[in-house]
Amino acid sequence: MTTPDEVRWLTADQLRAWVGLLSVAELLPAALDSQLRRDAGLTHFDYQVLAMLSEAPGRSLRMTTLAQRTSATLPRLSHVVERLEGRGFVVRTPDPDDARATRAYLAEPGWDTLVAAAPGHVVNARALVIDALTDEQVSQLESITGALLARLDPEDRLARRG
Amino acid sequence: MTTPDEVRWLTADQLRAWVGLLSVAELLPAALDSQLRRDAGLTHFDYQVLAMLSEAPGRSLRMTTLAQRTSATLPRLSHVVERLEGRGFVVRTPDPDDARATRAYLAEPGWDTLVAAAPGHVVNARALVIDALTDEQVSQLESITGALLARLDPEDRLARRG
DNA sequence: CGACTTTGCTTGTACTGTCAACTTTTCGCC
DNA sequence: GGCGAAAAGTTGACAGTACAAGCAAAGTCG
Repeated sequence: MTTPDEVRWLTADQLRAWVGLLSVAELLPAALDSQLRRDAGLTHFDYQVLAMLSEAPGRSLRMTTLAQRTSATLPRLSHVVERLEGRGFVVRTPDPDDARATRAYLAEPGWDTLVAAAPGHVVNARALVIDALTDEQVSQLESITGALLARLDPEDRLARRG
Repeated sequence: MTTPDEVRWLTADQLRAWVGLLSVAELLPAALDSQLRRDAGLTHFDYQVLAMLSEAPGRSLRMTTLAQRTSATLPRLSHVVERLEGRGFVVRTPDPDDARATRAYLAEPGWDTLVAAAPGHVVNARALVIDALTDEQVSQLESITGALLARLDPEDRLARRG
């Protein structure tokens, strides 16, 4: 496990892109959290959990699947779902097919909250990201994030929808 | 403060780019934290603080300036610098020119820690991001993040380097 | 030149996320 | 079919962050 004598530092161009990406990765989640907490009483992660459940057949998913679709660790998801269940937004039941597994169901209050929050969230997503880019840049961004996720998530567990 | 009757939902292309960006924003900080904590005992945010100080004249910056350069809120920075000071990496002193302001200085142990951590961090940055992209994509990424930061950080407080 | 506002930072509390350990169920296999 | 290993979640302790409040110094202005 030796390290090379000479480090390949970043060029000026690479450094600008790197710093830009770090800043976006820092500021975007904060901006999304801020809007959703203010207008809907939800974390952005809460929103993603509810959204993924709402799109799933039977409005229900196994915890592991849900964790993959939200890019989250299982302990984190477990805690969040516990809180959402306490608010009546979600219900957890053991999976009949596999007694180890837990299925999370989107309850009616959770659905209503999501439906109420969605328009504002989309407006925010457009204002901060989509409408700030040209169609070409949106396409480039899709390619770039695809390449990055291949490194960040080698098993490619998430991203595969349906 | 009325909302439009019809929401402009995202197209399929836009949605893929959006989801990709969200995933990257979720996974990249976690991956950077993980490597730096394991190999250097530093948070990625700790690293950024030390790095910004190391590049500043006199290895010193005012807290507000440091907060801007690290995309952080002031309370967050204050807590982090408190811990770094406890470890002997940083020293805080009142600014002689403005008694309200605090200047943070990078101390020798902090410098040494940073120098030891930098090569591994750059290797990681290349492995996860830079080397995953073509030169053209790096250039595109710089433009895209520039456009996004204009929305996320309208006052353009950060990003302007020394 | 004294009240008022603004700026710069710190502090305390509450919440969120992480990590390691643990329980329970299922799978692989001789 | 019984034993070891892996998988699925949960839990509890701890670290890190956000938010709101507070305090002190500096600027402003009648």
